[in-house]
Amino acid sequence: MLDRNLIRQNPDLVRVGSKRKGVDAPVDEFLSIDTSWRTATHEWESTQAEMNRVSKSIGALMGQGKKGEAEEAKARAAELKAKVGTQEERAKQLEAQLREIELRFPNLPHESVPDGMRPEENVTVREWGDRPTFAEPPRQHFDIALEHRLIDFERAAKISGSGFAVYTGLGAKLHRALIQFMLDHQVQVNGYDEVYPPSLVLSSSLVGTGNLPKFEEDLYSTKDDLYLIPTAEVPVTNLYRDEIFDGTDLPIKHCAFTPCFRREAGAAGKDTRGILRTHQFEKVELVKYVLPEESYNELELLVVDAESVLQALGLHYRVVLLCAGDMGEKGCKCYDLEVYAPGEDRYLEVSSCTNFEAYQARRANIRFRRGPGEKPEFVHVLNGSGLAVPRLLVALLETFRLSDSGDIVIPEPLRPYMGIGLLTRPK
RNA sequence: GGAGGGGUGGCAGAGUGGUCGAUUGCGACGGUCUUGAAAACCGUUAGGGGGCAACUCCUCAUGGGUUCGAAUCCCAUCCCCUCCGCCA
Repeated sequence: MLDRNLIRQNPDLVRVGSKRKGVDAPVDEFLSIDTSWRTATHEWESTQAEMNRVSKSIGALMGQGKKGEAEEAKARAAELKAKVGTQEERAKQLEAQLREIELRFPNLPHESVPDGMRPEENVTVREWGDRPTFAEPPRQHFDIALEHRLIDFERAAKISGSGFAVYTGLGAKLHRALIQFMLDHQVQVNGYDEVYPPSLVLSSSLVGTGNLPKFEEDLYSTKDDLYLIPTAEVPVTNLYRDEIFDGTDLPIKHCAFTPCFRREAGAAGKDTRGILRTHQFEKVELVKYVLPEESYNELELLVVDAESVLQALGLHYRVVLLCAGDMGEKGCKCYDLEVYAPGEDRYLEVSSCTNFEAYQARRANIRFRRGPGEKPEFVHVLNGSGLAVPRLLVALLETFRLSDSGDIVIPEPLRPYMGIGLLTRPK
């Protein structure tokens, strides 16, 4: 959702920004309905004001015992009531139209975001580390996982169907170690406050983050009005729905570990082997609520916080600034972190760090006050993964498997959690 | 699951059909007094929509209804608390 005043006062800005995202925003339609709605609302409220006045006078007249006059006023009020009814209906209908139109507006890309529609037009802003080299062609993660008995794909399919993994033995432990390490790292090194939210949320929470009504087919639902979360962004962003922060408390930074559930309805046949794309995966998420004037600076810091995990693990990666047409509808500016997976010989997205500005805050009604007596303003909300576990695991297995022995070296920061420094290949 | 009780402003807590968007207390903010502070005293203090503005409309959990008029009456839904049962 955009600020209505922005569309009214600066329609061209909205047209141009939307076009950069490849969306033909209904600006003219909005402006026309908006004008009608405001006129209708004004008429409706005027009649209502008169009715309220008459109603109030009845009470006074009754009090003074002027029964006759009170009866006259009652008749007058009844007339006005009928008028209010039709005017209200028209105003409400126009407002509903306006809301429907409003939801078709994408968030506008920031000026620093490059033009483009396709992934190839994204811009790599920096790389870290070197591509690892191997004596023999590096193996792919599902082979390594089988070799070390870290993941049982067959039994996963038996119990849950395709697109799931059962982590076994040291695989399960490594999975858990990554989560523990990332949480501790974000809390202790980067100063995030940990929360553990529910994995089932009401539909109203999904509307707050913009997943509903548009992306219903991506979500798992239940018989109740509860949905499985596609990302911790949903419960964590909604923590403060309808609340007003004290401006001096900002920024507020949360990290959260949750499982994430996605139907991947549009991705059938893509990345079907292994754990590159599964219906359930685990992730540590970072969410920040910040002052509007700080949000772009905070975005850079968010990226650095997410990157620091990859650096600590010693994994080669790149930071990609997404072009306007590839970042999705909700964001203003988005950096992807892509870790290099040698066996796949490609870069895997393990984090999307996005500044939504006030887009989500407006939908979820999350505000702050600069000082006593000041009007509440919408906060800017940012989030990014820090990081997604399965793809990180892929990069880790493929990067640290020694060609000669087949053993896997555990990166130093994970050793306290694993209790060992090397996964030796079972015979 | 059964039986009761309840959801009002930052918090506490009045208000059972008519100047109630709401008495009061606490907190917060501003001021007087003071060298400074405390105390005392005075004042301010919900959110949102529309309008350049005057102003106006909506909101007392949510959605309907009754009425000229609803925080107040009726219906439904949600949430919270207490007791009993059940399960950990």
